[in-house]
Amino acid sequence: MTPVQASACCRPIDDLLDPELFKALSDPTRSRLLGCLVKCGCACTVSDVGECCAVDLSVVSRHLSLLERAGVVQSSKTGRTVHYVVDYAHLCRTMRAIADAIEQCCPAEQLPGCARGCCGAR
Amino acid sequence: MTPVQASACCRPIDDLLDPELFKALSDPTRSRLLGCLVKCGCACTVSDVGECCAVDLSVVSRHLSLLERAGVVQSSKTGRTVHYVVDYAHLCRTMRAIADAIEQCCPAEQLPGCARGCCGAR
DNA sequence: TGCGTACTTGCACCATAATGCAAATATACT
DNA sequence: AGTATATTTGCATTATGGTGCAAGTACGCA
Repeated sequence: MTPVQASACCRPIDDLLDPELFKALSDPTRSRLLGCLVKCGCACTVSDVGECCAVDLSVVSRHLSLLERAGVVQSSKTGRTVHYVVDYAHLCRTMRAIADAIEQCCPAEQLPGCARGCCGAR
Repeated sequence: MTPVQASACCRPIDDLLDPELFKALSDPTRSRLLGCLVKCGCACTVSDVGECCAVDLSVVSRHLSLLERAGVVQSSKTGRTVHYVVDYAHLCRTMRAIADAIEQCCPAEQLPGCARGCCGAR
């Protein structure tokens, strides 16, 4: 593998393994809120989503806005209510991109002795 | 959508949105260590992986064992050295499974008025 | 048996983040 | 204008987690 090839196949990894996205999904309460939102399959208000968790509404509000900053959900305000929707397309695209990048960077068979040294890692 | 269909398409979501996995990927140092391991493309010792980060070796050790508990990497001990490898297959499978589950649970078009009520979630 | 290497664990410290309550903001309704 | 509802923000508290150092363990080697 030439340096050019290596750089082409491995560069995306660092961008895709974005800690911010995973951090957004790493909290149990947020995970539950997101699951609720996913299963609902439509735009839900903050209060609606809050019903699936035994936490204060202010906590729900903060979690949802954090999920939005991470690009997992989108919000739209109509009047005094805020509706949240899962950004399905973005989420699916990202998950698949990670899988693709890892596969492209790392073939199924392990090379012996770290002979590859892709991207100058190591 | 019948309850049976809903339950079939949505049940996997809760399991797949496992906070433990995402927590493992949510720390910048761990992300970097994993990226290093991915790009290396072969089994690396703890010391080797540690060279890509300016943290104490004990920190590297802890991070790698955490990644292993999360199912992201696998370790094998030979003598006094421990080799870590990325569990590419598992990682890719999980990422794609999440994308698949979300897509199956939630069609591209939003249903109006929360008429769906999939899985009893609001 | 003694020493060096590879890694792990205990511990203390510090930073970050989750939470609930109360207050503030924004908007609708009368 | 005044009141009720939906959400957000400030603040204090608490919990969680990352880090380094030092000590401990496990193993290889002479």
